[in-house]
Amino acid sequence: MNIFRHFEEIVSDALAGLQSAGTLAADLDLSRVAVEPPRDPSHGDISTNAAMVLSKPAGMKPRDLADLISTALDASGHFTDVSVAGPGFINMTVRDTFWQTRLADVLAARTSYGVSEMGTGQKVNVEYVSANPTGPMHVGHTRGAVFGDALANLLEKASFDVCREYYINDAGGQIAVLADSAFLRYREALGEDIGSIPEGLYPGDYLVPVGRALAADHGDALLAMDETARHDIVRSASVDAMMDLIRGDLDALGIKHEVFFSERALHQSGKIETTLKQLENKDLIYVGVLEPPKGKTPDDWEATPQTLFRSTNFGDDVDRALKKSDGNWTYFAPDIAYHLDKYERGYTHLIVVWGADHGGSVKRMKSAVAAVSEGGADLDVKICQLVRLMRDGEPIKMSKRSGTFVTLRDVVEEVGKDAVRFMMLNRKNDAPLDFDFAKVTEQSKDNPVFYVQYAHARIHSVLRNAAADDALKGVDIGDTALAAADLSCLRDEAELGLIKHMLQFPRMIEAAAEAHEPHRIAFYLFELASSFHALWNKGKDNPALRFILPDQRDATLARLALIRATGYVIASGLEVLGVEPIEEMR
RNA sequence: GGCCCCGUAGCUCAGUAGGAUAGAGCAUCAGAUUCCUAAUCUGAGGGUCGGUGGUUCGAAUCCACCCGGGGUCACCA
Repeated sequence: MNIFRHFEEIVSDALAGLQSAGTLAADLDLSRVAVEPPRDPSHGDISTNAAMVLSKPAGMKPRDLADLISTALDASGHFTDVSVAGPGFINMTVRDTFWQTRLADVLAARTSYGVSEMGTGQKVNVEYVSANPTGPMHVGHTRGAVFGDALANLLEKASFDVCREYYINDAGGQIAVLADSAFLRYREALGEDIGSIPEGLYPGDYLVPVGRALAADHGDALLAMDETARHDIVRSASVDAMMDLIRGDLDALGIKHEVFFSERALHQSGKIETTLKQLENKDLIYVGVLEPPKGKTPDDWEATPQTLFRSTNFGDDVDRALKKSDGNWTYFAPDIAYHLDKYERGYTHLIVVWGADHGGSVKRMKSAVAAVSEGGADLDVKICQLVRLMRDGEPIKMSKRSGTFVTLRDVVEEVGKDAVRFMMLNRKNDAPLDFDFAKVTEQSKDNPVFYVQYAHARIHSVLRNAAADDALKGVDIGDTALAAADLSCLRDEAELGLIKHMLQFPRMIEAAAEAHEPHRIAFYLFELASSFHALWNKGKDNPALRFILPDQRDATLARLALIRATGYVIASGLEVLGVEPIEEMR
């Protein structure tokens, strides 16, 4: 599917020929040989750095080696031109027919164009969102949610076996606060005047229905109940209710996790103890006293002995505490057990998506995964930087107190799922992002969401017009018929350029999946849309380049094939981003 | 003070398993509409890739040290 693989084979065949002829050593390391499209299209269609990379081990000057390789490539008969340029690049040109007929591949694959075998079904676990279930999701969670989901889509397109996972932090102190807050709402539901919500509890209205439901289910029975038993009931009901809220929020963004993993269940299973026992057996746990942080010592610092994990053995800066001073586990201890559990479920590639404020935990988590899997699993922590909400260029100030708090739902309802998703992916994950409500809904080139969707809609507009055109009455313009059209009609530079551009898509998928960087797809789609819009306008200047030519059926069918294929590539890319490819904009 | 991220055109940003003359959008200037959606397109100007060294055929990309911005720093998840 990735046509550059095809050319890689041709190049490696040529190199193998030189090896068997004795010109090149048989044990040459070919891993650095790249076969890529050159940056400048005037250099040709394909380029390789083989001569420069191999010149030293071959003991030859790059240009001399390039001449040899280039002769072999020329003899392969695949190219209309092979030339050596610059310091030793070998540039190859393929005949137009090659490119034209590749359109049939796209038309056959449709929106599955770009699917790569790269992942070979390897299991990848992507953990994202994992927001504490203490309320609805706020806008700060949005970027990580969209990023993780798009990354999962991307890896699926690259043939990884992906699990989307959510870690429910339902065991910590914040959950106790949630339960207390819900209990207050329960008393309120029973008719008690609870006054204003005390400091330290969650004041949000979203707990009112939780209180009512508890009252409906239990009457006033909870009031007389033993505190531990009551707390269990209230906590469990509250967490369930909050997770329902969160699932609803995620659903509005088009996100569905396959696994929701409960931290509380982890505590109850005894898995934490067994995991740490394993580490203890490897002498990776000890009781010791940490040095206070250099430069800035907290006021309440005490040099007390703690149960520590030897994360410094795995590259961390200091060893990390596993138990709090009250004897409970720190968040880190269950997290270690959780990651072991992922590994034991067969996931050797682990990805977690965190907010920027958790950047300090990356090394310890990687250390833990290395220790617990004995190097069998790799962990990639993707850090999403903050999003600055803007309105007409002015930052929106948020605070929970003043009620100017923006939820994820607010954003989705104002600008729509597609716009939110695309904009969140239109920046590298580790760079801060401005999100301007005005810009995101604007219908102009300023707004990449619109620009890409508009290209797709234009394509469908042409297809609708073609279907309704008298000159094409009774003519089959289905995908199979278009694939069989005389594609050699596509001779204009802009047409060939568009074809070559869309054929890069499988390469983009592989590169983006390899790097765990879905934003590359967003940028690619913007550029592909740009190629299409340019061709469209060329037809305005030169009517001979219009897509529908009533008196030239062959050329029309070829051009419909071209734009139909473009539409599939755009749709395939949008599928990765989780954005709808709309067919009409009015 | 330690660690992590960032620093590329006036602005917002792409571009890293090292590749040829560093790219887009916005903004500025000059153009294109009897025609499939001008919601678009074409062209121009604009750069010591934060700095200095190093590695090599070749560095925005890798290494070291600085400068500037942000995040984080036992027991909060």
